Amino acid sequence: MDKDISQAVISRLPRYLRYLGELKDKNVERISSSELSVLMKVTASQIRQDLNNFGGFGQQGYGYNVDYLYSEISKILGLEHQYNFIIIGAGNLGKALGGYLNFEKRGFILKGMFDKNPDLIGTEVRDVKVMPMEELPAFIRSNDIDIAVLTIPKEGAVLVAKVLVENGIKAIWNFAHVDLDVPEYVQVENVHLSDSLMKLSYNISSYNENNKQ
Amino acid sequence: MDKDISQAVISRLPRYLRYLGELKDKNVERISSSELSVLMKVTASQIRQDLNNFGGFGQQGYGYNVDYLYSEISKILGLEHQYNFIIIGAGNLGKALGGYLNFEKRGFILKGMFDKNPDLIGTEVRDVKVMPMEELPAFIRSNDIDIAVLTIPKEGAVLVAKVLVENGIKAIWNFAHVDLDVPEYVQVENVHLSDSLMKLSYNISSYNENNKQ
DNA sequence: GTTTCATTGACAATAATTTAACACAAGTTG
DNA sequence: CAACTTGTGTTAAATTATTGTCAATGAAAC
Repeated sequence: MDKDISQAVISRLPRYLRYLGELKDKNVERISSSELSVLMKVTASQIRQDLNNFGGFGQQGYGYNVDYLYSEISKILGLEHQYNFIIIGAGNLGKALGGYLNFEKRGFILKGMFDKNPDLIGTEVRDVKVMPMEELPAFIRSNDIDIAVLTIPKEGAVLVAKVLVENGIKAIWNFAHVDLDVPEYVQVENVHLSDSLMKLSYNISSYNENNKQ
Repeated sequence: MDKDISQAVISRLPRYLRYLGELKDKNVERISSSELSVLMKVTASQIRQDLNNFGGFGQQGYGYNVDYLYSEISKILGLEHQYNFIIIGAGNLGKALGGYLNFEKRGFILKGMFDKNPDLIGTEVRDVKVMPMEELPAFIRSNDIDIAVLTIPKEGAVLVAKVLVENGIKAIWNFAHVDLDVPEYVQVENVHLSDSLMKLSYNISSYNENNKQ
């Protein structure tokens, strides 16, 4: 029954969490919105407003308790759950994501990897074997998989996404350079790397344009 | 002398380019904002407004010429330049980005890779050898490097960024999970993968919250 | 040519987001 | 324990982004 929180706010939460984590590591006990605003280079107002979307975590005259706020934001982001995930596409990108241990710390458990390339099948990332695509549907059904990570070229992505959805996947982290068309109940988070690179390219040119003499 | 274009607009340009590229491949000659709006699931108004930030590329009663619009957006994004880039961090992620051939098609030329791990030094990605970090400063200076891609853990990233900037790098594509503090003339584009994953996590939990019975 | 039709570019209206302002509860100090 | 300070939570204002509308204009039809 939460009222809708804008994606702009959601996008900022992980960054708050990151800074709070660093403060925790430094054994900082409390912090005010204005101190945090200096650290993070945002307005104190925005911090307060963002947090108040989810309830009051601070105390007048005291500020925010770092540990408490950290754990509340974790909860908001759903990081207290465990999620089982699989990776489709065992190329370098798939392997990089599969090998990234910090995901496990956050409760994202790699259960399987899949690829259509016979040379990759049987190879391992950590203790997880790469399986052939034929085994994908059965694997999803019998291993309680929550998230599928798509690290394959765009040509195959649309079809694979269809298979994923048919077999009950509810969330896709999509690195394929194509917009997936899935039912509304399936959550998709796109990471379009070349879009990001083009943005950088724009900012380089635009800076040069505005600063040439 | 361009007036400032908002990052929201810039972020949408690569997506326009992608759809226009697909239309080009299908030999579509012209398209109206309303046709494109259906394809892309945005409003026609937004398309026209976005494009008009940069000038009038269409024609009343005709629409937009696909080839022309494609090339104009390419120019806006600075994709008619060539950029030389290097990758710092030759792990799986670095190798994945280094091996991604589409970047080269867009004018991003991989000139070198660097890592501090002796086991990786000398290995190759395409025809580019991984070099030790000691050679980084001299290499940047003598090879006209525009962009550095940071695919190393956050611990080393801040220091490496400092070295990059000192040696003349003007743009950083940052995959390290930390905010870099660089002079304003250095363009930084962040790709924080775990932030993206947390956003997905939020959307899963939030969907479940709102739809449980 | 002239008329009709399609569709842009411009702008006004609306919506969303961010920043500022401030009342007041909670802490602190002498 | 009274006066003072801090800093949240909240409401209001400002800014920014998105959408809807329409006159102007060029393309197509005849």
